[in-house]
Amino acid sequence: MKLLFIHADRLSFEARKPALRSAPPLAPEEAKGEANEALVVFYSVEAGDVPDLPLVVDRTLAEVENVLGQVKAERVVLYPYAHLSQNLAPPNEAQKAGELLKAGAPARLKVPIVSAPFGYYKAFELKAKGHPLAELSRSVVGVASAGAAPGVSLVNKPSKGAPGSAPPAKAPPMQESEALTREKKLVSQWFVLTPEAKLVPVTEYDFTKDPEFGAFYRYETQGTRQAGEEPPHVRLMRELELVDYEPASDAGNFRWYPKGQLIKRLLQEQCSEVIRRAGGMRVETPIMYDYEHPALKRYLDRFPARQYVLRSEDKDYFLRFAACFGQYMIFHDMVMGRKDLPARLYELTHYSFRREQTGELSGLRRLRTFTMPDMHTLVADYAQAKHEFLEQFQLCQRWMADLGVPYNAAVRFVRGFYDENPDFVQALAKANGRPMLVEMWEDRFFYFVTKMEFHPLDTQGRAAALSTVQIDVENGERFGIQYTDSDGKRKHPLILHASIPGAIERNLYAILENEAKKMAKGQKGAFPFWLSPVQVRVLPVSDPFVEPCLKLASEIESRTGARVDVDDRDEGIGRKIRDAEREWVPLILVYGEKEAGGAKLQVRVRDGPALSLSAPELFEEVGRRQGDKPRAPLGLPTRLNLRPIFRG
RNA sequence: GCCGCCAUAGCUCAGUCGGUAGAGCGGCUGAUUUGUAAUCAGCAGGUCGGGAGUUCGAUCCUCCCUGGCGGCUCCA
Repeated sequence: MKLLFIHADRLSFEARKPALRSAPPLAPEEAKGEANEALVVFYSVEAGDVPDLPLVVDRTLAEVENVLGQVKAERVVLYPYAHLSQNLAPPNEAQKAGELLKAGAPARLKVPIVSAPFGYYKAFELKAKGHPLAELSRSVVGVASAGAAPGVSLVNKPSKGAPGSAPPAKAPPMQESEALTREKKLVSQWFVLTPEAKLVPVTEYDFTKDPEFGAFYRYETQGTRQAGEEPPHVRLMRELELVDYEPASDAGNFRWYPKGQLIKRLLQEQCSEVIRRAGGMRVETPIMYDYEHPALKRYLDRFPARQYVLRSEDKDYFLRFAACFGQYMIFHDMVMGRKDLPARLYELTHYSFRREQTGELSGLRRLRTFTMPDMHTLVADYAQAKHEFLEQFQLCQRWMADLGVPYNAAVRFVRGFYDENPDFVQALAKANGRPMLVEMWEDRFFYFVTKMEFHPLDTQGRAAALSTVQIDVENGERFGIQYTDSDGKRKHPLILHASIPGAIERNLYAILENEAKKMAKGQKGAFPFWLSPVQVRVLPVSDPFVEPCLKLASEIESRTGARVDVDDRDEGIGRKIRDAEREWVPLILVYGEKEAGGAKLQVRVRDGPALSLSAPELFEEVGRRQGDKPRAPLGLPTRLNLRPIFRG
């Protein structure tokens, strides 16, 4: 059986005249038909199907069911279409198959079924949707003709450009990998893993105890139902002069103003420091790679991402979507023994590139160009992999705490790995300390056997992965990475993939969305102190105090390393306070005659009551808030009066 | 990538039933020297996102493009 699926906005057909002498006569209502929001299934019954007709029909319905589950069409049209095969079954057999399909479809598919008549020349009009699943073809065979691998096989990738739709896109080569299509067929089961390592099917879990967790589960499995608005972080990122769109670039490529760039840099430095302390060896690898490199070609087929393509002379390169490949190439050439493992390579990839579909891009949540701290850890065996995984899991937990953003944890398992490693599952459940969403795959479709993610929920109940750690069982061998074990034999290591923070830009998205949630509840938005672009602002009450304020600012700066500025504009104090609050400055000092005369400093504290502090007490307070986090200068004029505005 | 909506001053937006435009904020100048969320006045800012079409005439109507948002799809 050959199948062609079209997810259609609209289909109408009309039988014109019989194509076969055996064609059954048609009632007028059978001759014409139309359907909106339909999954149109064109089918050709083939000679090889005849011995196993019921089985082939059953498998066909399974395929239709599978595709229907993914595209969520409202009805199915069964459309006999002989032109899909060179090797057709005899018409009477094909007709029989059609009857069987029609008979079995309603119960199996649970949506209205429309059937086009068999054995007639038909005129039809079709408007196909353009999403990647809208057009698929499949081939289904029975036992007799299947040989060693019976069942369903995927024949080709979704095609671009359909009858009646726009002309084919200028698709760069390999835009859609085999892994992408593969992923679309993936079926999984969902559970909750309790801190006591009990695995509860989601259908039996009481999500009412934890609404955030329930919202996360619903989002992961069903997507959001809420009427969406522009995500609030977009307004905030612009109002706070952090990040903005850049219309002169491609979609999903942003400009970063000084304050935003500072936050980004601090996140990067903190991440790199965390990883350095954890033993990561920092490297740098190229951002573009040769499509034709043999190792790479195979790898691309396993990685579900769309790439930017760069044409140079007569060669095509793609821009990296992660640091994996570059680090594998380094690992490949390294000389390692058992004692050298775990071996960790780390790169802060600014940038990684993924040509996400335009409709998927949304503010800082999903970009086409992003900064991804990427660490790969070679380990000798599963014992080491599990130990290292748990260590990195804890690094992720600490990262999220530093960010101050709540999250939900998800972990994905291949069934075999889950069953064979109860110790690991238990340790992970305990380390997480809260219920954790589990996706269980019966078979391994990807390169990893397990993978964890931390997902903050945004204002609209959408989840986005930040931290992630994975155990890769495939690429050590694929890339010929080897170490010499203590028995003198050369072996392929397992590889852990980790991004402790996830994409840096997405961290800012998570912070801003979380603050927007707070603001909606009437609380003040704020950055963690270490990420505040301006940490302390000094407000002179009037002109004569500008000089002493500048002096105080530079003293705070030299004593604490904090970023301090002075609002020396010709404005009233009320206005200066208002502006400082609107910029989320955590500590605001008003400085006038009293302070100049030696009185204690009046400190307006964003997240608490005002303080009255001496200068040394202030230094201590600032130092306490800063902790051991990275410091960096603001990189803007200290005096607000001399500071340009990047966005009105 | 598909469907829908949107694009007017640096920003947020109003407006023109088709006759080339306004406000607030911000900026500049001047006055003001201020004690915990907006000091006052004056001035300067616009090919009404880009291209094509219809029209005597298009910011307004139509089509295409670009960018944004929402939904779908997607999301190691």
